[in-house]
Amino acid sequence: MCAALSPHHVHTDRALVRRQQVLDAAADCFRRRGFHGASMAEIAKAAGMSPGHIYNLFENKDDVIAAIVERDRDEIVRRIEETLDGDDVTGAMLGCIEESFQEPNREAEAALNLEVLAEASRNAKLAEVVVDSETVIRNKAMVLIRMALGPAADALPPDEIEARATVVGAVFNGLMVLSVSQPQLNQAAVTRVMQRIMRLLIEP
Amino acid sequence: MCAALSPHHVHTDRALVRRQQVLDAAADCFRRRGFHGASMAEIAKAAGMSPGHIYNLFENKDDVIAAIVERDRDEIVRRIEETLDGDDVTGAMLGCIEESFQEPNREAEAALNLEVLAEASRNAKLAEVVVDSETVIRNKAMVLIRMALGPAADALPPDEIEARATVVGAVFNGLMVLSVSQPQLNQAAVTRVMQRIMRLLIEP
Amino acid sequence: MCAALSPHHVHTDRALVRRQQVLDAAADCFRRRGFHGASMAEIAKAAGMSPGHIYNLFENKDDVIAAIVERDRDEIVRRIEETLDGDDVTGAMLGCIEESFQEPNREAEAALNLEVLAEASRNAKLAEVVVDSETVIRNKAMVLIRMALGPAADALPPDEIEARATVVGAVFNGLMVLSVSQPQLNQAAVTRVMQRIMRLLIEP
Amino acid sequence: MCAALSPHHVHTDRALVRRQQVLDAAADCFRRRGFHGASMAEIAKAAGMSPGHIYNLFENKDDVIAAIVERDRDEIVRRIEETLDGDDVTGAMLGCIEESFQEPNREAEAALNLEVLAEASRNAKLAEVVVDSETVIRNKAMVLIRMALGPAADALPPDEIEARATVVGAVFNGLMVLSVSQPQLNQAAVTRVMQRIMRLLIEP
DNA sequence: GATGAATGAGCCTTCATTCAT
DNA sequence: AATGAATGAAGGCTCATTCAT
Repeated sequence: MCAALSPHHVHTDRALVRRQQVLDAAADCFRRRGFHGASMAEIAKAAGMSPGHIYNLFENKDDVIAAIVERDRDEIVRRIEETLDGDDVTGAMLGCIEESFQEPNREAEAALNLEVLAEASRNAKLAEVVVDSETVIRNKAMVLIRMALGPAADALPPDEIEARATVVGAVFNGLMVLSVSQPQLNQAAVTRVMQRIMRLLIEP
Repeated sequence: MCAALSPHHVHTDRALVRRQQVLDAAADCFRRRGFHGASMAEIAKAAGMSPGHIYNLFENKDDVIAAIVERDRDEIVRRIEETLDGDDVTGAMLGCIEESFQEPNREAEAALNLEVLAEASRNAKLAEVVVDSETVIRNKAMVLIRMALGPAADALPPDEIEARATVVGAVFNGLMVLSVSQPQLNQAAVTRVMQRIMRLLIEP
Repeated sequence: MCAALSPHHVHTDRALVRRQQVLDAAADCFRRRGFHGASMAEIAKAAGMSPGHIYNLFENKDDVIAAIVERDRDEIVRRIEETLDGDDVTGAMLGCIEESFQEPNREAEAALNLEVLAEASRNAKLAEVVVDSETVIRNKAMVLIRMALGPAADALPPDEIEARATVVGAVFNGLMVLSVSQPQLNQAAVTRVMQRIMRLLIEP
Repeated sequence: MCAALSPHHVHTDRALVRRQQVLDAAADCFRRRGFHGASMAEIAKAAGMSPGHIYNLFENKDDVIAAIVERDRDEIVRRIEETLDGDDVTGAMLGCIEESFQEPNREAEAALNLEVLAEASRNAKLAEVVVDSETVIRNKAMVLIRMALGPAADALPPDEIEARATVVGAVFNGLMVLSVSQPQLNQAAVTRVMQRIMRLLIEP
């Protein structure tokens, strides 16, 4: 749940607060200018500290983005748990699709996700973080799907729920890619089709 | 105003061959090291020519990746047209999902696609090429879907086919992302679920 | 909009000293190899710092030469003010002509001036600095000429003093060009003729 | 008078014509973009031949600009000789000052001259051409001045005429520099002062 | 804990020049 | 005589990272 701090970094409260400052600043810079486009100096300035000090809190630039991925994962898990606490899981998941289009920073978010994925496909350490994150999310999503299916879940083959969770994730990633590959799409029609798919995945 | 000195898009056979060499080399380098990670010197070496000469064939690095996108688009269009010539469109599309997992360079291909998308989300010129490519492909996919639906296609709302084509594309992109985010998945189960979705999109 | 990351024009003492080191080194390199001929790496080496660090002190190469122009201007203004404090303005100005030939680095100085003027004629930003510098100098020279003329100055047409200051500047520039175009000239005779001209400009 | 062709270059009529094409094109490119700004490829295109072929006609880029300097010198000599044939030498020389401001490409011409001078202060071969050119021009100017002075010329010290010719040249160079250092000057007033100077130099 | 001066490798790109044809 | 494909050495500049203070 909580991002593992590199062993050589201090764990004082102060340090944790400073780390959050960096993550906030870096996430903002990365969204606006990309992972490669944002410089450590820029991030440091946005975080209100010196470039050198970032290296007291993080191993390097990759470590910063890895921590962002972990923090994003925590946020997603939190949202899933909120949904689990609600009484209309199916409705919430269908709603996610519409919301995905409305999100204010949709394109910037997609850009950052794509960069992370691209980077992960070449960087073993980041790949591990991404894969772990996705695993955690998928496990949570499986709970969600089981809840949406109700008793019907038990009748399914054992690996069916996991596959469905995987595909739900894939669909959301596909949705994300659309913000780059098709910025001007017919939102209503696509939402309708997407929701039909989603129903197939989470309704009995 | 000033004498345009653009030897680009040369059309001699020799130049076309040289361009292909660069595209092959660059695609490979981008896959292995990313767009920012691959240097022009590296690409030149892989292409068997000097760095300077690449600039006789392409405007700049962006132009190289744009040309890769266009070449890939042509290849996809070609494959779609082959499918259209076949007699089992539905079967072919369902088969695509299984094939997608088998593809020998699946991860490398995904890496390149992600690089392109990530770069396009920061680079207006590349974005245009990507959007145009996706539009061309989507239009072809609409023909495919209409053919798969047969007469039932006419009963659908006018924007339904386009939305389905969009979603088909999104699903394939989601599939691609999985090769990074979930390299060890239950292929059989996921294929089964994916194909169910695909049927929903292309069957009446 | 985006966080301005300009450490330029730093005002710590340390930075000011470092800037002077760069200006000294760059002026020397430009004199010896020309503006285009001198590389930043060369200048950095001569200044005893890394190429990268120059960019912490100056925006870019153009900014370096612009700062040289400003420093030279300040030096000229200082010398004019010294002359104004003296009691024989006319004699001082006539003396300048002889001194101009004696100056130890006359050719190198001319080379640098010509580089600056040549570059300024293609580079709007540097041109502005040059024009501003010349304006400041001309204004000082006008004071000088008025003082040399004494009460006779008031009888002249209003734009006469300015025109004379302009021509004085032009004559000195002509003198500078001679160090390239006619390195072996009859110094005594030319000085005599030049001083006759100068008298025409600053005597009643 | 006629530019010396490098020994290893052919002297056929064809070659001479081709050389002129290059010089015309190069002079134009250099004026518009500067010596360093204009590429050989650009010049070749403007001259209607391949870059490679320029190297059959000239040794290198420096050789091209040297030939331009020689051609310009011939043009100036020609104009001086025209003046000598006229009946109002003094008037013609005073008129030159006004014309100098009117010249259509005044700034571009000045830019090129300054680049040549700057380059010459570092490049021995070009320096030689420049010095020789100036010598030829000065000798012609001495004839001009003698003619303007009439019988009074004989009463002057032997080196006086040469010094005056030198200073006339310097004044014109100073005038040229003004187009960079003071593009917005009071033309009428400056012309008036300049002509007064010129009279001092060419009138008895 | 914190700074920010300093490094230096490396990047994209340009261009004078060559040479096989 | 002429081409233009090809070279390869720089060049200006950026930036992740380090370290003395």
